[in-house]
Amino acid sequence: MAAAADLFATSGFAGTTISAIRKATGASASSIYWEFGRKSGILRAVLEDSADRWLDQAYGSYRKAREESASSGRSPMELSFAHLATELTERPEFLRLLLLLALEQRAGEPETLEAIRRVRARVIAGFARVFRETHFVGDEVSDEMLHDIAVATVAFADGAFVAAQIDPGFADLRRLFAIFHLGLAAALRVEGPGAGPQLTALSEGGTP
Amino acid sequence: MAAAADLFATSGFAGTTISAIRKATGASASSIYWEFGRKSGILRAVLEDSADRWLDQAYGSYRKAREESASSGRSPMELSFAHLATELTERPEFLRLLLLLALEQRAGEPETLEAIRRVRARVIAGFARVFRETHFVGDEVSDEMLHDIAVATVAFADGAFVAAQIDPGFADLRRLFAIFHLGLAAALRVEGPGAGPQLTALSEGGTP
DNA sequence: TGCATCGTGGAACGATCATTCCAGCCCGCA
DNA sequence: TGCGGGCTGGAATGATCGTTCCACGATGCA
Repeated sequence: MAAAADLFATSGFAGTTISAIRKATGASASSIYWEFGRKSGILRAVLEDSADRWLDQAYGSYRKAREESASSGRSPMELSFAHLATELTERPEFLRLLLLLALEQRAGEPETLEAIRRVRARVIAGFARVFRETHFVGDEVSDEMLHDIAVATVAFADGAFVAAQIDPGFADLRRLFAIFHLGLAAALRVEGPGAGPQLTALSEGGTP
Repeated sequence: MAAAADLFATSGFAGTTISAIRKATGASASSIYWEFGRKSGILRAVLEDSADRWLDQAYGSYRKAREESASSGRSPMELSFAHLATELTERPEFLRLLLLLALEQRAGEPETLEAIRRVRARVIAGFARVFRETHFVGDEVSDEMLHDIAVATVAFADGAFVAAQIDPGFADLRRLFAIFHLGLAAALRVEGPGAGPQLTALSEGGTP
């Protein structure tokens, strides 16, 4: 199943053939169809399985970052970003799968996109919670603004990940995340309550 | 050819069939093969053509932003980001094509990835130049740091674009870009010369 | 040992894939 | 009017696609 995930993550849904999965796993076609019904069934199973695994892993490395933070003196968010960067560099399969499927319309079934949305929503909510827990954003920041910051963080993470996939030598994930962390911290420091009006004005009238 | 670009951008290379291109364009298979030689030749032609067109368009809308800025009083970068967001929302085909092909290994030929790298490098260099021209970043910012900021900007743009593709109702590009602009401006204001040491230390020892 | 049940290997299905072939069209030059 | 090269429509190529079928080994229960 990890092999199938790899194939989908590098070739997309249309580009992954049953015979390729056969070769990678050693299973025969009838076994695959007995288990998953049809090709999109394989994708669905792979997606659910690896999403659960990845979210668990990500949350685990966040808790580790909190512990390290207590002993090392570095901020929890800085360590969390570093861990996330390392994780995405060493095991890029899952996010690669997610983004590739997101861009590839007609990948499997309509519900594929829905599954991707669910994973993203959980990650965004997770970031928002972590930002508060670590007091990376203060209490004066509204929930709505916190949500926006989390969405922007996920967007940056996705984009930086793609950059690293396109040219690993050119874009280093750890460095990009560190820059983002510095910038975000600086922005939060300089804005604070004062930025509230700006952002809320944006949210009310800014999107024609 | 625009039709072929659309197909590649929504279905990927493997998912786009010659017969789909035939149906979309009305051309017959032999005409296509007379013109492009093989399937990857179509992709190459589409990529070159739409990249040129897109870069021209993007540069044009930047110049328009500069003009508007003089009369409206809003900053050129704010307007440029807004224009870029509008452009990407209304004509997402090109960036979609680029990102999808970037993630889809074995898309065409090895040189496909190289072409994508070239386009990205031009966009990053363009951002860096524009940041200076508009005095969005001051002269005290080193070239290296400017480059990093441009890379981060492109990464954010890509990620925000993907978010909008996944769920247009959930992530609005204009809003995300406006938030990024606010944050980046705030970060530059609070950092300035003082941030130099932080970032340069990062670039020397921060990437194990 | 007999039997039902679960899962597999391998061959086979029609559909569709990328690609080729060729007879003929259009059209500028004589 | 004749003619040669650029281009097209349509049929045909073998390969490969996703999927099905069926006979057969393993395995648990009586």
